[in-house]
Amino acid sequence: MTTEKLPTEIRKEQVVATALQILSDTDAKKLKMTDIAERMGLAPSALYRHFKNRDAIMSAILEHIRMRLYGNLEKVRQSTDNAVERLHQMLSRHVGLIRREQGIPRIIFSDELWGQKRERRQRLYRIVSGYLAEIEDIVKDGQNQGQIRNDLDARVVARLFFGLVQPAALLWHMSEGQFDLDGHIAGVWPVFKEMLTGK
Amino acid sequence: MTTEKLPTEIRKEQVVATALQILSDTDAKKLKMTDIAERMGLAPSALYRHFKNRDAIMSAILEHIRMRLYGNLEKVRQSTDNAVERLHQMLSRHVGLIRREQGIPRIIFSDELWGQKRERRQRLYRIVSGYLAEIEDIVKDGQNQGQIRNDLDARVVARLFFGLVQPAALLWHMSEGQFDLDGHIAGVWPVFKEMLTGK
DNA sequence: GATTAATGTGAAATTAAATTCACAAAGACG
DNA sequence: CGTCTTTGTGAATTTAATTTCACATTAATC
Repeated sequence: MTTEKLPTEIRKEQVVATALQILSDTDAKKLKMTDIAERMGLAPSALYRHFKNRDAIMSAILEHIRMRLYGNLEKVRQSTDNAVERLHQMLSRHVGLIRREQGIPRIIFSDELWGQKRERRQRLYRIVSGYLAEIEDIVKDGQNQGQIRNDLDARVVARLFFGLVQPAALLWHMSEGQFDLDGHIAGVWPVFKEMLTGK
Repeated sequence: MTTEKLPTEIRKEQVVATALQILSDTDAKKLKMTDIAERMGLAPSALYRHFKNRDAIMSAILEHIRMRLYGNLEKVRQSTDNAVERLHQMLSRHVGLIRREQGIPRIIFSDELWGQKRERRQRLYRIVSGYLAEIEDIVKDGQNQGQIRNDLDARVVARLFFGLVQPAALLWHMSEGQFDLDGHIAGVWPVFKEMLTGK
């Protein structure tokens, strides 16, 4: 068999994309080298031209996710100054992410994928904490702007916000796409918003 | 080597307990037959006297968790009639569960552990949904009692409640016990309560 | 105390991946 | 075009776990 040859930069991206695809649209317990290779039309051994080992692939995926999350934040920041509106947009974007790239929440929330490697888990923790800190900043801005109640602890608010998203991701995934994500947002956001602003 | 012989009923419970222990206090990526056996002081093959295969063990663990969750609900129901107080107690119990039996949240939130088996995932979904429905009932009671605002959708409130717990479990686990669970509750509950009661 | 059923053992078989390696083919570049 | 480097292949090899099986031991029962 003859497969097209592509430069390592391209292949690396393809591997990550393929891995996320697999996680998205299969029930895959575990990300298998074999499956990635198959989807790409390569022999498994070819993957080793681009990554030292499976672990390096996992690392690359995590980095990709990090970029996505922070990219979302950036876009929202540019789109509006209004803190409450920013939070609302983040929520929508999250839900979009859950829906379009199921692989991402699956990885974040799944342990087993990372499991053993302490180093990796710590990295994930840093990503999530950092993300929460960014949300917290948005909240603080809102408090300075006078849109968000000043008697709320911004850190607490950030966690509550996180709590709007996480259960949705879990239920969506467990239900295999049955869970009504838009309904969830529609129900949860007004209550959250009212809490933020004191109506 | 000579190991004490015990009846299958006992062994079954021991296996589940041991499995949860392993999940609690190790970084185990995956629950290994070998590890369970080792902790119990048995040869791996002995496990097959009590369970058909690894999968049957997973099933038993899930059942154990279900009992735990619903048991908590029962206890709280008996302890007080006050809906808001019930929710508060459920929150504390959850946090206790997270702390004492890290294994439980790990299993619930982890995908990979269940992954492939659609049947199993559906069962987990039913457990979580059923649990949410129970919380919803508590909220409705509170609304009938006039303690909880009537303009809130009980289902939405139940999910918000879930959102108080889940991020805590995730952060606690990622941080390897660093995350301040009690602080989380202390911060989050008053805000939630105010939202429930309209202050 | 002899028989039987239940529980346990250690060694081997099975299964399922990740990974390595010697060789092939393509593309880049003189 | 000839050489060097990169990417790809298929066939082992390695590693790790689950599971099976023939045999041993214990506990219970008569």
